[in-house]
Amino acid sequence: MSTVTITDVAKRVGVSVATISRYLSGFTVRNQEQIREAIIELNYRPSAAARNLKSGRTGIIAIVVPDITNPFFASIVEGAESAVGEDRMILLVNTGDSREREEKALSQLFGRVDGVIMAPLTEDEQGPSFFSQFGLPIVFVDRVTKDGEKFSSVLTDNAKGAQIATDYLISQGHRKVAMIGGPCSTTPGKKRADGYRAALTKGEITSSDEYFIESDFSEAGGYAAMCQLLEIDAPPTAVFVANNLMTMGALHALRDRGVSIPREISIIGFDDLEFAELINPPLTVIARDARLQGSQAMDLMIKHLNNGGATPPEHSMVDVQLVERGSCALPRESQKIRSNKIDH
Amino acid sequence: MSTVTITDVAKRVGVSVATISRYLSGFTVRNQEQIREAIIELNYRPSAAARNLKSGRTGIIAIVVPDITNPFFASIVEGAESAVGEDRMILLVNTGDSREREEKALSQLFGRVDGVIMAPLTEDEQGPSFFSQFGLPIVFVDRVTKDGEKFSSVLTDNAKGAQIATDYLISQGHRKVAMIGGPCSTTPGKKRADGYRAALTKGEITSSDEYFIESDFSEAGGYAAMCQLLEIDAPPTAVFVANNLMTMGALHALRDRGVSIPREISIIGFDDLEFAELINPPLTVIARDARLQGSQAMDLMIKHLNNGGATPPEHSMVDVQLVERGSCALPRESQKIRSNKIDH
DNA sequence: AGGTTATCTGCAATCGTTATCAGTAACGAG
DNA sequence: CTCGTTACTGATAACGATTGCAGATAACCT
Repeated sequence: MSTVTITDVAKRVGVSVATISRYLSGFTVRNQEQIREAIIELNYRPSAAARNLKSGRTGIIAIVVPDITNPFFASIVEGAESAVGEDRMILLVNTGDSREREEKALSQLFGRVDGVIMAPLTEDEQGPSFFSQFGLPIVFVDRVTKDGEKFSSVLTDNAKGAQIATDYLISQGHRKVAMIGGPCSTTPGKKRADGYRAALTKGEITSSDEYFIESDFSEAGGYAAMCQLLEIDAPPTAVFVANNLMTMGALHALRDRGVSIPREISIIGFDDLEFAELINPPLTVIARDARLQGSQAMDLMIKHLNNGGATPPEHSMVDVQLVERGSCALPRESQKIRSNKIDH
Repeated sequence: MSTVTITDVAKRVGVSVATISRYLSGFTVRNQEQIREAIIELNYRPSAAARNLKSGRTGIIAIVVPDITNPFFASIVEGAESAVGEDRMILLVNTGDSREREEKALSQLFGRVDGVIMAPLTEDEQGPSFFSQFGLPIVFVDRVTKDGEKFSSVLTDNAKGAQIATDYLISQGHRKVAMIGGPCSTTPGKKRADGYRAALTKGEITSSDEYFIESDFSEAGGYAAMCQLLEIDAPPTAVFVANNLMTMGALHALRDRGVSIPREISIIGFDDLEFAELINPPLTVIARDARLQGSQAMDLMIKHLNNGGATPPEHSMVDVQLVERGSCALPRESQKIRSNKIDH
């Protein structure tokens, strides 16, 4: 009923509270056995709040993501969870893509957690140095902010991934290669657009502005973007979609319009999906290890914390890789030309 | 640098700490304006730890799930997050289906959080009344433990859902209806098996034991179970798969073996999947609102907390519904018979 | 035996906040 | 002029643990 404190245990055993405290901290004290028993009998649990107050640390690490239902972020969280260790726990904040919630949550976090692992919403945060003056260790994952170099980060090689994807489409003979991108205010949004453009330049393709659509990383956004692409006079023969949710939206759009993949249009996504093999045709994607990103971020944080916050920022980069399945093929024109040749 | 406390603010303004405290609690005090300014200038943030120590509450609610990468639990968490309100936060614990981690986490939670929303691993927990003596408000979601009636819960009508699914298959003419179930030590695992059996009985089908496989709610488990079903001498013509992950595994297995859905076998899953419409054929499922379950659980918890923990346990049930898509059809035999008739 | 460690002990201060309590000033009513 | 009411204020004691300090005990050596 009433909360049992360290004093109760001390009284029970007949020693001072200091002794109990020391026992709990692992020192060797005299009546170890009786103390252990008393703790169990009384069902004593040290008060986390009191400990925090004295020690200044909470044993909790926050992880802030825009959307936990996005499998990519769920995997990041899981990876972080797996690396958190025995004596720490994770506080999850889901900002729901709302800047307001992100800001509020961050201010609430202060004093409650020892550090923050976060995927910020956008690169240009409120103040010039909002995070710098935040006063808590931060590790950025997947995305950084403007002054992100000051903090550790675990990113993916977004530009490389986008370039590989676009190269791949071009190498199959596509010239009308479109991209459905994320917000260019975010790290992945910007870098993936860069990679796409670099590949086009390398392939000596003068890209039409119509072929690049800046969307919002959401399924609805992907749907709308794909619809928009299909209405262009000379619609693209291949599309690189810059994240998993938008890919799902794009696939829905194509399905609704009865457009056949890859016969009429080739699709390559960024981020693997668990069901990528199950859809028809199986989806070709740029994949990376989100779980690894999460665990690396946590490792960095723990290292920093254990060093008393005296480590310089470290930047880690997770590799990407092309997973060829069945959603990309020769462009329709080439197919026609070929069949024409055969006909003759 | 150094932490700024309420005392610093008090000194700055020239009032006592009590006044600052009152200001922070929303009382009207004399030098409101100067206090506000001082707080901003000094960048003062009240210490959560000290507050916890005094008030005994943390403003944090834990949510404990077996696997955050399971979209169902991700949605539950998101739902809970959405209902948590301004002045509270969520602490996420991912037990990774490990009883050990669940137990350890729970004990660590004490004193750190005001309440726990949880989906327990199994119904038969360690002690006879482990949760009863836990000392923290609990709301069970999706699953309960043995002494679950003592706590609030938000469940789905698992038996009904399973029965609808099985009825549906039977109504299409299937007699050899198998089920890939979850562990019967869990609430959903048991109830869904009950519903399946009830439907068979109602349909006057004597079920073969071979047709019911108790698996583990994992994708690998679903894969293995489906393989096992396919190797039976008289393989089922229809399978009800009791959760989303196992459904994915089962679909993978069928794909790998080249079994065609629904021509050779009909499949119905429990829990909708975001990509259910994208696969070929689109997957027929029993759907329910996981997000709603999460938010209801949070509502129950907050209600309980705001009433000073004096509310009796409430039990809420979220409805299920059949979503017909394309993965179920007449059994193969019927198809053959029909075509035979036509031939004659 | 006397001295020197080594080891353990209890006391009490401390962490930052809130709740209690007694107190003061202003004001109007009688 | 006194009294009661209203509306605030400051000092101080908690909340439950940790830790520096000084004292106590035992062990060990010469």
